[in-house]
Amino acid sequence: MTHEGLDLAQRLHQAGLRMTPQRQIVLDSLCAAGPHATAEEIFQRVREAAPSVDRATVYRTLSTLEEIAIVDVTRVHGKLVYEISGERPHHHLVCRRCGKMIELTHEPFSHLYHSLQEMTGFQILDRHLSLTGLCPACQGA
Amino acid sequence: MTHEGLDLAQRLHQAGLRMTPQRQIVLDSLCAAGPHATAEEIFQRVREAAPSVDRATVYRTLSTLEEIAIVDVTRVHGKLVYEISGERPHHHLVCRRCGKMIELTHEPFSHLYHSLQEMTGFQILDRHLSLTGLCPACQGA
DNA sequence: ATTACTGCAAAGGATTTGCATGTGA
DNA sequence: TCACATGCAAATCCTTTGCAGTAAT
Repeated sequence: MTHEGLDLAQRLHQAGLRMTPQRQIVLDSLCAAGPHATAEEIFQRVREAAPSVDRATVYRTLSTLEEIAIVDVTRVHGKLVYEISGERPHHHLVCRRCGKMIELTHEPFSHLYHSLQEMTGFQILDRHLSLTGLCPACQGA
Repeated sequence: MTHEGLDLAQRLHQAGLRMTPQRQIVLDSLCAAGPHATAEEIFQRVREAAPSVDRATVYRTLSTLEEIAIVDVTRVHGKLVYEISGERPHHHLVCRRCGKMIELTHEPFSHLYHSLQEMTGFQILDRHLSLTGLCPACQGA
């Protein structure tokens, strides 16, 4: 499960931080939860594994992990969702009506990123965008 | 100021809603506030015009206007910002470090929207996206 | 020993809701 | 008239913070 355990522990260490049991559990829960878990969902998983871990610890850990770029944060439906940032960037389409969500590779976005970079000089860093609209089934309604 | 007044009143009416003085004031404040006003900023403007209007009314009005597509909501810096949705779509680039924000036309996005529509069948409705990255000045740092 | 990390409890900000009253069509 | 809107106050949701105790290096 935590084949990246050592790796992540090292990255924490490089940042002057410590690998604690709580952080390990949060990381495990983050992996187990998949790519769009809210803080609350992660907290529930953490609680299953270790009921004594406090919600505040989960929030603090997520925030810490974000700062050192181990996790990505995005907003979907107005809520913050977290995921391990290791893999290649990907994005989502969410249906405004039924909530259906589909995953997208980065490919269709890379052209946009490049043109924006050329046009503006900005280096675009978003690795996990969430666009909204109507899914095919909901376009009739 | 409210050259669109009648128009908007009609759209409210078509949705079975009423044009009230409060809603008119919120709409005026929305216009006056420009394209990236938070609910709180709008409330402050409303309060200047009519101190008796409650914060809850502003929130309810913004939500109502969003539902009937008179206003657009977006998240910038984690905060919800509102704007009249009348004009053509536009987007923003925000610097993660210094907060600098530049405006973008929809053009570079339309290609992406089209490919996504072809690939997925989703009709993408976002008229006001906010991408983040590093502005030229902050890329060195 | 030092410094970071944790749990607990409490605070905080933003947004929503219940309810009685007011008001536009 | 009468369903919709409003003001007020309280509630709720999500997240952060202060502090004293605990643990890692």
